[in-house]
Amino acid sequence: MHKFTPRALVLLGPTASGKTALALELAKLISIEIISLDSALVYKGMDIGTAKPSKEELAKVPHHLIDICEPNESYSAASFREDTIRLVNEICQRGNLPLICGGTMMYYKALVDGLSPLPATDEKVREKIRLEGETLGWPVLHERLKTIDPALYKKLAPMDKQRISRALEVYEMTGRSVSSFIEEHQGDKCPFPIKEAVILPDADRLELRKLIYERFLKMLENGLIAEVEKLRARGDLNLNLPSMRSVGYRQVWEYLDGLYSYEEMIDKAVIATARLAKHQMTWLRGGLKADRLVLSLRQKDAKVKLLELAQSVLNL
RNA sequence: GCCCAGAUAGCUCAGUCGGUAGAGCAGGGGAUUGAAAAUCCCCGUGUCGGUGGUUCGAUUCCGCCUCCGGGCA
Repeated sequence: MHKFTPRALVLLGPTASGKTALALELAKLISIEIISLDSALVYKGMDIGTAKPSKEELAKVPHHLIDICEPNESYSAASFREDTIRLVNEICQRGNLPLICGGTMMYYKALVDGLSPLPATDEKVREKIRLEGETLGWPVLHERLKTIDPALYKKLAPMDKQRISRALEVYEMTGRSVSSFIEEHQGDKCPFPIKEAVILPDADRLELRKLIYERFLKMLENGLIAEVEKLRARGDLNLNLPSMRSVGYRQVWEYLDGLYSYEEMIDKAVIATARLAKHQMTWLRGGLKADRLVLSLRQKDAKVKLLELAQSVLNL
């Protein structure tokens, strides 16, 4: 087994598209290690609702960036980029091929296009701004950006609390605008070569929805409610945390709060998941790379094509 | 059987003092720089239940019919 210079194969696809299965198929053919591209799989204790690969699956192929955070922490696109660059180096050193696999496209963009040298978030500052936004109304905070960061002010909608909050947070911590950081440095491109495959679901929207519905019922059968009850019992989690805002967890949490019935909870969770898939498709259609391989699971040769692409990465 | 309240967008409903109608949700499209499974932006013609009447004009007022609630028998 010899070392490679850093390089990676990428497999992108929306939720419920069958990425995991295809990745495991590839693992049978060549020596790969999977780097999970998924903002929800990073959390410990969130297994059922995130459709995390099973213990057996995780044992078959080395997986990375799964179960690396407590649900009361938050991971980020910046951490993903940093962790992935480090892991790709390590994996290639071992003579294995890194397979970056998942559907969190913001993380992927951060890896490919880089990030400006903005400061990491500060939970206390963020919380302070959140309370202010909630009481004064977000348009009021949006107005503040007019003088702080006129360029961003124009780009952001008055109700876009997340981005308004981030902009004010950066200003409060550094005295500088987000735009000034971006002007200073746009971000470094990915430091190693990549080949990209994308799985688009075979099913039409209605079929996909049915698939999602059935998968969610299975999650409930497998003890999703108990999983969320356990998370609630920790006492340090709430709906403002990224982990608990995840599709499925949020709805079960609200159901357990008595906000709506069991049936409504199922309905809302399925809708949220279908929307997630749609949202991911919007990213994928946006076209991050022109020379990517588009796969469909219905194609008998999807596995072969992916293998060919993997070989071409090895030959780089 | 009688009385009352309904029937308007895929769903829940608002509204039109008579001039053919609009919110939320769902759905579709898009944005996306340390929360991204997040956050936000754009997109609303539908025999206004059927039928007859009054009227220049009815989804709106009146009558009858159908259906769905609730109450009384």
